[in-house]
Amino acid sequence: MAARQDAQQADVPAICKSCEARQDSLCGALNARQLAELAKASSRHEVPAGTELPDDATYSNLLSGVVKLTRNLPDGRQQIVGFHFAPDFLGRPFDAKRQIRAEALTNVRLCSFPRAIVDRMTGEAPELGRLLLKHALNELDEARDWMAALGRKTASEKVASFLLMVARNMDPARHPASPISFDLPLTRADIADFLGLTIETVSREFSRLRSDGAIHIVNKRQISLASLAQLEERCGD
Amino acid sequence: MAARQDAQQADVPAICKSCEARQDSLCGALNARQLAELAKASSRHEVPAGTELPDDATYSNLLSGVVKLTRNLPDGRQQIVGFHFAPDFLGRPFDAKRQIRAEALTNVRLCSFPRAIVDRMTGEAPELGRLLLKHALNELDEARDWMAALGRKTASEKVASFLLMVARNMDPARHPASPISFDLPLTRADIADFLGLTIETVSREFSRLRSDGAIHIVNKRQISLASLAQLEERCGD
DNA sequence: CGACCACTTGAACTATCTCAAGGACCGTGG
DNA sequence: CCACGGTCCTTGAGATAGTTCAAGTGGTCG
Repeated sequence: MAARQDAQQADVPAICKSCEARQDSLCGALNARQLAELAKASSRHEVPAGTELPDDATYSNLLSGVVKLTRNLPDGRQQIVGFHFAPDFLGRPFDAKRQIRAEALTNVRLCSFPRAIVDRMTGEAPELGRLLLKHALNELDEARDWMAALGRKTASEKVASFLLMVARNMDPARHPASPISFDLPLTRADIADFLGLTIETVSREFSRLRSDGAIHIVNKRQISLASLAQLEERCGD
Repeated sequence: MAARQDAQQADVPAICKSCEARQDSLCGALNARQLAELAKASSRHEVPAGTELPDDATYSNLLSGVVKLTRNLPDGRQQIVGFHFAPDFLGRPFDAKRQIRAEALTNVRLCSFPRAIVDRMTGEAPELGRLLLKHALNELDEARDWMAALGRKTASEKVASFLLMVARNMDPARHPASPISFDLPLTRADIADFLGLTIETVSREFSRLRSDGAIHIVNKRQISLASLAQLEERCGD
Protein backbone atom coordinates (compact mmCIF):
# COMPACT_ATOMS: atom_id res chain seq x y z
CA MET A 1 0.00 0.00 0.00
CA ALA A 2 1.58 3.28 -1.07
CA ALA A 3 1.63 5.65 1.87
CA ARG A 4 0.53 9.20 1.28
CA GLN A 5 3.54 10.60 -0.54
CA ASP A 6 5.01 13.88 0.48
CA ALA A 7 7.16 15.82 -2.01
CA GLN A 8 9.48 16.74 0.83
CA GLN A 9 9.40 13.33 2.44
CA ALA A 10 13.19 13.04 2.29
CA ASP A 11 13.61 16.21 4.33
CA VAL A 12 11.28 15.23 7.13
CA PRO A 13 13.20 14.73 10.38
CA ALA A 14 13.69 11.08 11.21
CA ILE A 15 11.98 11.37 14.55
CA CYS A 16 8.85 12.81 12.91
CA LYS A 17 8.60 10.13 10.23
CA SER A 18 7.52 7.55 12.74
CA CYS A 19 5.48 9.93 14.87
CA GLU A 20 2.08 8.58 15.85
CA ALA A 21 0.61 12.07 15.96
CA ARG A 22 2.20 13.49 12.85
CA GLN A 23 -0.62 14.09 10.39
CA ASP A 24 -3.35 14.69 12.95
CA SER A 25 -1.42 17.14 15.06
CA LEU A 26 -0.31 20.63 14.32
CA CYS A 27 2.77 19.16 12.60
CA GLY A 28 0.57 18.19 9.69
CA ALA A 29 0.24 21.86 8.82
CA LEU A 30 3.96 22.51 8.50
CA ASN A 31 6.29 22.24 5.57
CA ALA A 32 9.55 20.33 5.81
CA ARG A 33 11.63 23.35 6.77
CA GLN A 34 9.30 24.32 9.55
CA LEU A 35 9.00 20.76 10.70
CA ALA A 36 12.78 20.49 10.88
CA GLU A 37 13.02 23.65 12.94
CA LEU A 38 10.30 22.52 15.28
CA ALA A 39 11.78 19.05 15.62
CA LYS A 40 15.09 20.55 16.65
CA ALA A 41 13.41 22.48 19.45
CA SER A 42 11.12 19.65 20.50
CA SER A 43 11.65 17.27 23.37
CA ARG A 44 9.98 14.00 24.19
CA HIS A 45 9.01 13.02 27.72
CA GLU A 46 7.18 10.23 29.38
CA VAL A 47 5.27 11.08 32.52
CA PRO A 48 3.55 8.61 34.84
CA ALA A 49 -0.17 8.47 35.53
CA GLY A 50 -1.28 11.03 38.08
CA THR A 51 1.23 13.70 37.10
CA GLU A 52 -0.12 17.18 36.74
CA LEU A 53 0.95 18.67 33.44
CA PRO A 54 2.03 22.21 34.19
CA ASP A 55 0.21 24.84 32.22
CA ASP A 56 3.54 26.31 31.26
CA ALA A 57 5.15 27.69 28.18
CA THR A 58 4.83 24.62 25.98
CA TYR A 59 2.58 23.00 23.44
CA SER A 60 2.64 19.21 23.14
CA ASN A 61 1.53 16.40 20.94
CA LEU A 62 0.08 13.63 23.01
CA LEU A 63 1.75 10.52 21.55
CA SER A 64 0.11 8.01 23.84
CA GLY A 65 -2.07 7.98 26.92
CA VAL A 66 -5.02 9.97 28.23
CA VAL A 67 -5.17 13.37 29.91
CA LYS A 68 -8.04 14.94 31.87
CA LEU A 69 -8.83 18.64 32.19
CA THR A 70 -10.48 19.78 35.41
CA ARG A 71 -12.15 22.88 36.82
CA ASN A 72 -12.51 23.16 40.57
CA LEU A 73 -14.93 25.16 42.65
CA PRO A 74 -13.29 26.81 45.65
CA ASP A 75 -14.91 24.41 48.12
CA GLY A 76 -13.31 21.42 46.43
CA ARG A 77 -16.10 20.29 44.14
CA GLN A 78 -14.55 19.16 40.90
CA GLN A 79 -15.70 18.96 37.32
CA ILE A 80 -13.79 17.31 34.52
CA VAL A 81 -14.33 19.53 31.50
CA GLY A 82 -12.57 17.49 28.85
CA PHE A 83 -10.18 14.74 27.90
CA HIS A 84 -7.32 14.39 25.49
CA PHE A 85 -6.73 10.99 23.92
CA ALA A 86 -3.66 10.26 21.81
CA PRO A 87 -3.02 11.39 19.17
CA ASP A 88 -4.16 14.84 20.16
CA PHE A 89 -2.72 18.25 20.68
CA LEU A 90 -2.35 19.89 24.08
CA GLY A 91 -1.74 23.50 24.85
CA ARG A 92 -3.64 26.68 24.91
CA PRO A 93 -2.77 29.68 22.77
CA PHE A 94 -3.06 33.02 24.61
CA ASP A 95 -3.88 33.24 28.27
CA ALA A 96 -6.91 31.64 29.77
CA LYS A 97 -9.16 33.66 32.07
CA ARG A 98 -9.83 30.57 34.08
CA GLN A 99 -7.45 28.11 35.56
CA ILE A 100 -7.89 24.63 34.15
CA ARG A 101 -5.64 21.86 35.36
CA ALA A 102 -4.38 19.05 33.14
CA GLU A 103 -3.44 15.70 34.65
CA ALA A 104 -2.23 12.45 33.11
CA LEU A 105 -4.75 9.66 33.70
CA THR A 106 -2.45 7.00 32.31
CA ASN A 107 1.26 7.01 31.63
CA VAL A 108 1.65 9.56 28.90
CA ARG A 109 4.20 10.26 26.21
CA LEU A 110 4.51 13.82 24.99
CA CYS A 111 6.37 15.63 22.28
CA SER A 112 6.66 19.23 23.49
CA PHE A 113 7.53 22.45 21.72
CA PRO A 114 8.45 25.85 23.12
CA ARG A 115 5.47 28.11 22.89
CA ALA A 116 7.47 30.95 21.35
CA ILE A 117 8.36 28.94 18.26
CA VAL A 118 4.85 27.78 17.56
CA ASP A 119 3.45 31.25 18.11
CA ARG A 120 5.93 32.68 15.64
CA MET A 121 5.11 29.99 13.08
CA THR A 122 1.42 30.78 13.21
CA GLY A 123 2.37 34.14 11.76
CA GLU A 124 4.32 32.51 8.93
CA ALA A 125 2.03 29.57 8.18
CA PRO A 126 -1.64 30.50 7.88
CA GLU A 127 -2.44 26.80 7.65
CA LEU A 128 -1.17 26.37 11.19
CA GLY A 129 -3.44 29.09 12.53
CA ARG A 130 -6.34 27.51 10.68
CA LEU A 131 -5.56 24.19 12.29
CA LEU A 132 -5.40 25.65 15.79
CA LEU A 133 -8.76 27.30 15.18
CA LYS A 134 -10.28 24.06 13.94
CA HIS A 135 -8.93 22.31 16.98
CA ALA A 136 -10.40 24.88 19.36
CA LEU A 137 -13.77 24.67 17.61
CA ASN A 138 -13.73 20.91 17.95
CA GLU A 139 -13.16 21.22 21.66
CA LEU A 140 -15.97 23.76 21.80
CA ASP A 141 -18.35 21.37 20.05
CA GLU A 142 -17.45 18.64 22.47
CA ALA A 143 -17.84 20.88 25.49
CA ARG A 144 -21.29 21.84 24.26
CA ASP A 145 -22.28 18.24 23.70
CA TRP A 146 -21.36 17.53 27.31
CA MET A 147 -23.23 20.61 28.49
CA ALA A 148 -26.34 19.05 26.99
CA ALA A 149 -25.53 15.76 28.67
CA LEU A 150 -24.84 17.35 32.05
CA GLY A 151 -27.94 19.50 31.96
CA ARG A 152 -30.47 17.22 30.38
CA LYS A 153 -29.53 13.54 30.47
CA THR A 154 -30.35 10.99 33.16
CA ALA A 155 -27.61 9.20 35.07
CA SER A 156 -27.88 6.08 32.94
CA GLU A 157 -27.81 8.08 29.70
CA LYS A 158 -24.75 9.91 30.94
CA VAL A 159 -22.91 6.67 31.69
CA ALA A 160 -23.85 5.14 28.35
CA SER A 161 -22.73 8.30 26.52
CA PHE A 162 -19.49 8.27 28.43
CA LEU A 163 -18.69 4.67 27.55
CA LEU A 164 -19.41 5.39 23.91
CA MET A 165 -17.15 8.40 23.95
CA VAL A 166 -14.29 6.44 25.50
CA ALA A 167 -14.79 3.52 23.13
CA ARG A 168 -14.64 5.86 20.15
CA ASN A 169 -11.45 7.49 21.36
CA MET A 170 -9.48 4.57 22.72
CA ASP A 171 -9.19 2.93 19.34
CA PRO A 172 -10.64 5.20 16.69
CA ALA A 173 -9.51 2.99 13.83
CA ARG A 174 -11.53 -0.05 14.84
CA HIS A 175 -14.25 -1.45 12.67
CA PRO A 176 -17.53 0.10 13.81
CA ALA A 177 -19.42 -3.16 14.12
CA SER A 178 -16.79 -5.22 15.90
CA PRO A 179 -17.03 -5.93 19.62
CA ILE A 180 -15.02 -3.57 21.75
CA SER A 181 -12.95 -4.10 24.81
CA PHE A 182 -10.73 -1.61 26.57
CA ASP A 183 -9.22 -0.60 29.87
CA LEU A 184 -10.98 2.40 31.31
CA PRO A 185 -8.30 4.99 31.96
CA LEU A 186 -10.43 6.54 34.75
CA THR A 187 -11.46 5.65 38.25
CA ARG A 188 -15.13 5.73 39.19
CA ALA A 189 -14.39 9.00 40.96
CA ASP A 190 -13.11 10.53 37.72
CA ILE A 191 -16.15 9.30 35.83
CA ALA A 192 -18.38 10.82 38.50
CA ASP A 193 -16.51 14.12 38.27
CA PHE A 194 -17.00 14.14 34.54
CA LEU A 195 -20.69 13.24 34.53
CA GLY A 196 -21.75 15.36 37.47
CA LEU A 197 -22.71 12.32 39.55
CA THR A 198 -21.45 10.52 42.66
CA ILE A 199 -19.25 7.44 42.48
CA GLU A 200 -22.06 5.36 43.94
CA THR A 201 -24.45 6.32 41.19
CA VAL A 202 -21.81 5.60 38.54
CA SER A 203 -21.18 2.21 40.08
CA ARG A 204 -24.89 1.39 40.19
CA GLU A 205 -25.31 2.35 36.54
CA PHE A 206 -22.38 0.15 35.57
CA SER A 207 -23.99 -2.73 37.43
CA ARG A 208 -27.27 -2.07 35.73
CA LEU A 209 -25.72 -1.98 32.26
CA ARG A 210 -23.99 -5.25 33.08
CA SER A 211 -27.10 -7.01 34.32
CA ASP A 212 -28.94 -5.76 31.22
CA GLY A 213 -26.25 -7.33 29.07
CA ALA A 214 -25.11 -4.09 27.46
CA ILE A 215 -21.58 -4.33 28.83
CA HIS A 216 -19.35 -6.93 30.41
CA ILE A 217 -17.20 -5.86 33.35
CA VAL A 218 -14.11 -8.01 33.21
CA ASN A 219 -12.05 -6.52 35.97
CA LYS A 220 -13.44 -3.21 37.33
CA ARG A 221 -11.46 -1.23 34.83
CA GLN A 222 -11.64 -3.52 31.85
CA ILE A 223 -14.91 -3.17 30.01
CA SER A 224 -16.18 -4.87 26.93
CA LEU A 225 -19.15 -3.65 24.96
CA ALA A 226 -21.45 -6.09 23.22
CA SER A 227 -21.97 -3.54 20.47
CA LEU A 228 -21.95 0.17 20.01
CA ALA A 229 -25.53 0.03 18.80
CA GLN A 230 -26.77 -1.36 22.08
CA LEU A 231 -25.25 1.55 23.96
CA GLU A 232 -26.36 4.08 21.40
CA GLU A 233 -29.95 3.25 22.21
CA ARG A 234 -29.35 4.15 25.83
CA CYS A 235 -27.32 7.30 25.44
CA GLY A 236 -30.18 9.71 24.83
CA ASP A 237 -29.09 10.93 21.43
CA MET B 1 -11.41 62.91 25.74
CA ALA B 2 -9.33 61.98 22.71
CA ALA B 3 -10.68 58.84 21.14
CA ARG B 4 -8.21 56.15 20.21
CA GLN B 5 -6.63 57.56 17.11
CA ASP B 6 -6.25 55.46 14.02
CA ALA B 7 -3.72 56.44 11.38
CA GLN B 8 -6.25 55.49 8.73
CA GLN B 9 -9.19 57.02 10.53
CA ALA B 10 -10.06 59.13 7.51
CA ASP B 11 -10.40 56.06 5.31
CA VAL B 12 -12.70 54.15 7.58
CA PRO B 13 -16.12 53.71 6.02
CA ALA B 14 -18.68 56.05 7.49
CA ILE B 15 -20.97 53.27 8.55
CA CYS B 16 -18.16 51.61 10.51
CA LYS B 17 -17.09 54.76 12.34
CA SER B 18 -20.18 54.75 14.45
CA CYS B 19 -20.40 50.98 14.76
CA GLU B 20 -21.07 49.78 18.27
CA ALA B 21 -19.18 46.57 17.65
CA ARG B 22 -16.21 47.98 15.77
CA GLN B 23 -13.20 47.49 18.00
CA ASP B 24 -14.42 44.40 19.81
CA SER B 25 -15.50 42.52 16.75
CA LEU B 26 -13.49 41.00 13.98
CA CYS B 27 -13.46 44.42 12.27
CA GLY B 28 -10.94 45.57 14.85
CA ALA B 29 -8.37 43.29 13.24
CA LEU B 30 -8.68 44.80 9.76
CA ASN B 31 -6.87 47.68 8.12
CA ALA B 32 -8.73 50.46 6.38
CA ARG B 33 -8.61 48.84 2.96
CA GLN B 34 -9.96 45.56 4.23
CA LEU B 35 -12.56 47.32 6.30
CA ALA B 36 -13.72 49.22 3.24
CA GLU B 37 -14.03 46.03 1.23
CA LEU B 38 -15.87 44.27 3.98
CA ALA B 39 -18.18 47.23 4.55
CA LYS B 40 -19.13 47.22 0.89
CA ALA B 41 -20.17 43.59 1.11
CA SER B 42 -21.88 43.90 4.45
CA SER B 43 -25.57 44.30 5.09
CA ARG B 44 -27.46 45.37 8.17
CA HIS B 45 -30.67 43.73 9.28
CA GLU B 46 -32.98 43.93 12.19
CA VAL B 47 -34.78 40.77 13.18
CA PRO B 48 -37.50 40.44 15.82
CA ALA B 49 -37.27 38.39 18.98
CA GLY B 50 -37.95 34.72 18.39
CA THR B 51 -36.44 34.58 14.92
CA GLU B 52 -34.16 31.68 14.24
CA LEU B 53 -30.90 32.87 12.75
CA PRO B 54 -30.10 30.51 9.91
CA ASP B 55 -26.74 28.81 10.23
CA ASP B 56 -25.98 29.87 6.70
CA ALA B 57 -23.06 31.27 4.82
CA THR B 58 -22.66 34.48 6.82
CA TYR B 59 -20.77 35.89 9.72
CA SER B 60 -22.33 38.74 11.69
CA ASN B 61 -21.53 41.34 14.25
CA LEU B 62 -24.27 41.52 16.82
CA LEU B 63 -24.92 45.26 17.13
CA SER B 64 -27.67 45.02 19.69
CA GLY B 65 -29.75 42.38 21.37
CA VAL B 66 -29.20 38.89 22.75
CA VAL B 67 -28.98 35.53 20.97
CA LYS B 68 -29.21 32.04 22.44
CA LEU B 69 -27.53 28.90 21.13
CA THR B 70 -29.31 25.61 21.72
CA ARG B 71 -28.61 21.90 21.40
CA ASN B 72 -31.56 19.52 21.34
CA LEU B 73 -31.79 15.86 22.21
CA PRO B 74 -33.94 13.89 19.77
CA ASP B 75 -36.80 13.50 22.25
CA GLY B 76 -37.14 17.26 22.60
CA ARG B 77 -35.11 17.93 25.69
CA GLN B 78 -33.29 21.19 25.17
CA GLN B 79 -30.08 22.68 26.47
CA ILE B 80 -28.95 26.23 25.89
CA VAL B 81 -25.20 26.01 25.35
CA GLY B 82 -24.37 29.68 25.11
CA PHE B 83 -25.43 33.27 24.61
CA HIS B 84 -24.23 36.15 22.52
CA PHE B 85 -24.67 39.64 23.92
CA ALA B 86 -23.97 42.73 21.84
CA PRO B 87 -21.36 43.62 20.84
CA ASP B 88 -20.27 40.13 19.92
CA PHE B 89 -19.40 38.17 16.87
CA LEU B 90 -21.60 35.39 15.48
CA GLY B 91 -20.73 32.73 13.00
CA ARG B 92 -18.77 29.58 12.92
CA PRO B 93 -15.73 29.05 10.73
CA PHE B 94 -15.60 25.60 9.09
CA ASP B 95 -18.38 23.10 9.46
CA ALA B 96 -19.70 21.98 12.79
CA LYS B 97 -20.15 18.28 13.48
CA ARG B 98 -23.16 19.07 15.55
CA GLN B 99 -26.14 21.15 14.73
CA ILE B 100 -26.54 24.12 17.03
CA ARG B 101 -29.43 26.50 16.53
CA ALA B 102 -29.19 30.24 17.10
CA GLU B 103 -32.29 32.23 17.97
CA ALA B 104 -32.83 35.90 18.77
CA LEU B 105 -34.05 36.33 22.33
CA THR B 106 -34.70 40.04 21.88
CA ASN B 107 -34.99 42.17 18.80
CA VAL B 108 -31.57 42.00 17.27
CA ARG B 109 -29.56 44.16 14.90
CA LEU B 110 -26.91 42.44 12.85
CA CYS B 111 -24.17 43.50 10.47
CA SER B 112 -23.55 40.48 8.26
CA PHE B 113 -20.74 39.54 5.92
CA PRO B 114 -20.51 36.88 3.25
CA ARG B 115 -18.53 33.97 4.59
CA ALA B 116 -16.33 33.78 1.51
CA ILE B 117 -14.90 37.25 2.01
CA VAL B 118 -14.03 36.77 5.65
CA ASP B 119 -12.50 33.37 4.95
CA ARG B 120 -10.32 34.87 2.26
CA MET B 121 -9.25 37.72 4.53
CA THR B 122 -8.10 35.33 7.23
CA GLY B 123 -5.50 34.20 4.71
CA GLU B 124 -4.36 37.78 4.12
CA ALA B 125 -4.57 39.13 7.64
CA PRO B 126 -3.01 36.88 10.28
CA GLU B 127 -4.38 39.20 12.92
CA LEU B 128 -7.89 38.23 11.87
CA GLY B 129 -7.18 34.54 12.26
CA ARG B 130 -5.69 35.23 15.64
CA LEU B 131 -8.82 37.08 16.64
CA LEU B 132 -11.11 34.28 15.53
CA LEU B 133 -9.01 31.85 17.53
CA LYS B 134 -9.15 34.07 20.60
CA HIS B 135 -12.89 34.31 20.20
CA ALA B 136 -13.31 30.54 19.95
CA LEU B 137 -11.14 30.00 23.01
CA ASN B 138 -13.22 32.49 24.95
CA GLU B 139 -16.34 30.58 24.07
CA LEU B 140 -14.60 27.38 25.09
CA ASP B 141 -13.68 28.84 28.49
CA GLU B 142 -17.25 29.92 29.00
CA ALA B 143 -18.65 26.56 27.98
CA ARG B 144 -16.34 24.88 30.45
CA ASP B 145 -17.34 27.25 33.23
CA TRP B 146 -20.94 26.27 32.63
CA MET B 147 -20.02 22.59 32.49
CA ALA B 148 -18.75 23.00 36.05
CA ALA B 149 -21.96 24.80 37.01
CA LEU B 150 -24.22 22.22 35.37
CA GLY B 151 -22.37 19.29 36.86
CA ARG B 152 -21.52 20.52 40.31
CA LYS B 153 -23.59 23.49 41.44
CA THR B 154 -26.88 23.47 43.32
CA ALA B 155 -30.00 25.02 41.85
CA SER B 156 -29.61 28.20 43.85
CA GLU B 157 -25.94 28.55 42.95
CA LYS B 158 -26.85 28.08 39.30
CA VAL B 159 -29.46 30.83 39.41
CA ALA B 160 -27.13 33.22 41.22
CA SER B 161 -24.36 32.51 38.72
CA PHE B 162 -26.75 33.06 35.87
CA LEU B 163 -27.91 36.43 37.15
CA LEU B 164 -24.33 37.52 37.61
CA MET B 165 -23.45 36.46 34.09
CA VAL B 166 -26.37 38.39 32.62
CA ALA B 167 -25.64 41.45 34.73
CA ARG B 168 -22.03 41.46 33.55
CA ASN B 169 -23.04 41.21 29.92
CA MET B 170 -26.03 43.50 29.72
CA ASP B 171 -23.99 46.57 30.56
CA PRO B 172 -20.35 45.65 30.74
CA ALA B 173 -19.24 49.26 31.16
CA ARG B 174 -21.05 49.93 34.41
CA HIS B 175 -19.21 50.73 37.60
CA PRO B 176 -18.71 47.45 39.46
CA ALA B 177 -20.05 48.67 42.80
CA SER B 178 -23.15 50.44 41.54
CA PRO B 179 -26.59 48.88 41.88
CA ILE B 180 -27.79 47.07 38.82
CA SER B 181 -31.12 46.80 37.15
CA PHE B 182 -31.95 45.18 33.84
CA ASP B 183 -34.61 43.44 31.81
CA LEU B 184 -33.99 39.72 31.61
CA PRO B 185 -33.96 38.83 27.93
CA LEU B 186 -35.09 35.28 28.75
CA THR B 187 -38.23 33.56 29.88
CA ARG B 188 -38.12 31.25 32.89
CA ALA B 189 -38.22 28.37 30.43
CA ASP B 190 -35.06 29.61 28.72
CA ILE B 191 -33.32 30.03 32.05
CA ALA B 192 -34.31 26.49 32.98
CA ASP B 193 -33.00 25.18 29.65
CA PHE B 194 -29.72 26.91 30.29
CA LEU B 195 -29.25 25.79 33.89
CA GLY B 196 -30.48 22.23 33.49
CA LEU B 197 -33.46 22.84 35.79
CA THR B 198 -37.24 23.05 35.49
CA ILE B 199 -39.09 26.34 35.26
CA GLU B 200 -40.66 25.68 38.66
CA THR B 201 -37.28 25.33 40.33
CA VAL B 202 -36.03 28.49 38.64
CA SER B 203 -39.10 30.35 39.80
CA ARG B 204 -38.70 29.10 43.36
CA GLU B 205 -35.06 30.14 43.44
CA PHE B 206 -35.97 33.62 42.19
CA SER B 207 -38.53 33.85 44.96
CA ARG B 208 -36.00 32.74 47.49
CA LEU B 209 -33.40 35.24 46.34
CA ARG B 210 -36.05 37.94 46.56
CA SER B 211 -37.19 37.02 50.05
CA ASP B 212 -33.54 36.90 51.14
CA GLY B 213 -33.09 40.43 49.84
CA ALA B 214 -30.47 39.55 47.25
CA ILE B 215 -32.58 40.71 44.32
CA HIS B 216 -35.68 42.76 43.68
CA ILE B 217 -38.17 41.48 41.14
CA VAL B 218 -39.81 44.55 39.67
CA ASN B 219 -41.91 43.03 36.95
CA LYS B 220 -41.16 39.32 36.28
CA ARG B 221 -38.55 40.19 33.71
CA GLN B 222 -37.10 43.29 35.27
CA ILE B 223 -34.61 42.45 37.99
CA SER B 224 -32.50 44.67 40.16
CA LEU B 225 -29.57 43.42 42.15
CA ALA B 226 -28.73 44.97 45.49
CA SER B 227 -25.06 44.36 44.74
CA LEU B 228 -22.92 42.01 42.77
CA ALA B 229 -21.09 41.06 45.95
CA GLN B 230 -24.24 39.70 47.52
CA LEU B 231 -24.80 37.38 44.59
CA GLU B 232 -21.17 36.43 44.35
CA GLU B 233 -21.40 34.89 47.79
CA ARG B 234 -24.16 32.63 46.59
CA CYS B 235 -22.81 31.58 43.22
CA GLY B 236 -20.46 28.84 44.41
CA ASP B 237 -17.27 30.32 43.02
C1' DC C 1 -1.29 -11.32 57.54
C1' DG C 2 -3.14 -6.78 57.87
C1' DA C 3 -3.97 -2.40 55.90
C1' DC C 4 -5.43 0.05 52.18
C1' DC C 5 -7.65 1.32 48.06
C1' DA C 6 -11.15 1.14 44.57
C1' DC C 7 -15.39 -0.49 44.06
C1' DT C 8 -20.17 -2.36 45.13
C1' DT C 9 -24.47 -2.63 47.42
C1' DG C 10 -28.16 -1.39 50.64
C1' DA C 11 -31.14 1.86 53.18
C1' DA C 12 -32.50 6.29 54.41
C1' DC C 13 -32.66 10.97 52.98
C1' DT C 14 -33.29 15.19 50.18
C1' DA C 15 -32.96 18.32 46.27
C1' DT C 16 -35.29 18.67 42.49
C1' DC C 17 -39.06 17.21 39.51
C1' DT C 18 -43.88 16.38 38.37
C1' DC C 19 -48.43 17.41 38.57
C1' DA C 20 -51.94 20.58 39.60
C1' DA C 21 -54.09 24.89 40.71
C1' DG C 22 -54.23 29.70 40.67
C1' DG C 23 -52.51 34.65 39.79
C1' DA C 24 -50.88 38.47 36.89
C1' DC C 25 -50.61 40.55 32.72
C1' DC C 26 -52.00 41.51 27.81
C1' DG C 27 -54.26 41.83 23.53
C1' DT C 28 -58.81 41.08 21.36
C1' DG C 29 -63.42 41.59 20.72
C1' DG C 30 -67.66 42.77 22.39
C1' DC D 1 -65.61 49.63 29.89
C1' DC D 2 -65.50 44.57 30.82
C1' DA D 3 -65.19 39.56 29.55
C1' DC D 4 -62.28 36.32 27.30
C1' DG D 5 -58.52 33.44 26.32
C1' DG D 6 -53.62 33.01 26.14
C1' DT D 7 -49.07 33.16 27.91
C1' DC D 8 -45.96 33.42 31.52
C1' DC D 9 -45.13 32.91 36.13
C1' DT D 10 -45.79 31.38 41.06
C1' DT D 11 -46.85 28.26 44.69
C1' DG D 12 -48.09 23.91 46.91
C1' DA D 13 -48.06 18.83 47.63
C1' DG D 14 -46.52 14.52 46.50
C1' DA D 15 -43.19 11.60 43.83
C1' DT D 16 -38.56 10.26 42.55
C1' DA D 17 -33.81 10.27 40.81
C1' DG D 18 -29.83 10.67 42.73
C1' DT D 19 -27.23 11.55 47.12
C1' DT D 20 -25.51 10.42 51.62
C1' DC D 21 -24.17 7.38 54.97
C1' DA D 22 -22.72 2.94 56.11
C1' DA D 23 -21.26 -1.72 55.61
C1' DG D 24 -18.99 -5.13 52.97
C1' DT D 25 -16.08 -7.25 49.01
C1' DG D 26 -11.97 -8.12 46.51
C1' DG D 27 -7.57 -7.13 45.01
C1' DT D 28 -2.82 -5.38 45.98
C1' DC D 29 1.16 -4.34 48.47
C1' DG D 30 4.24 -4.08 52.22
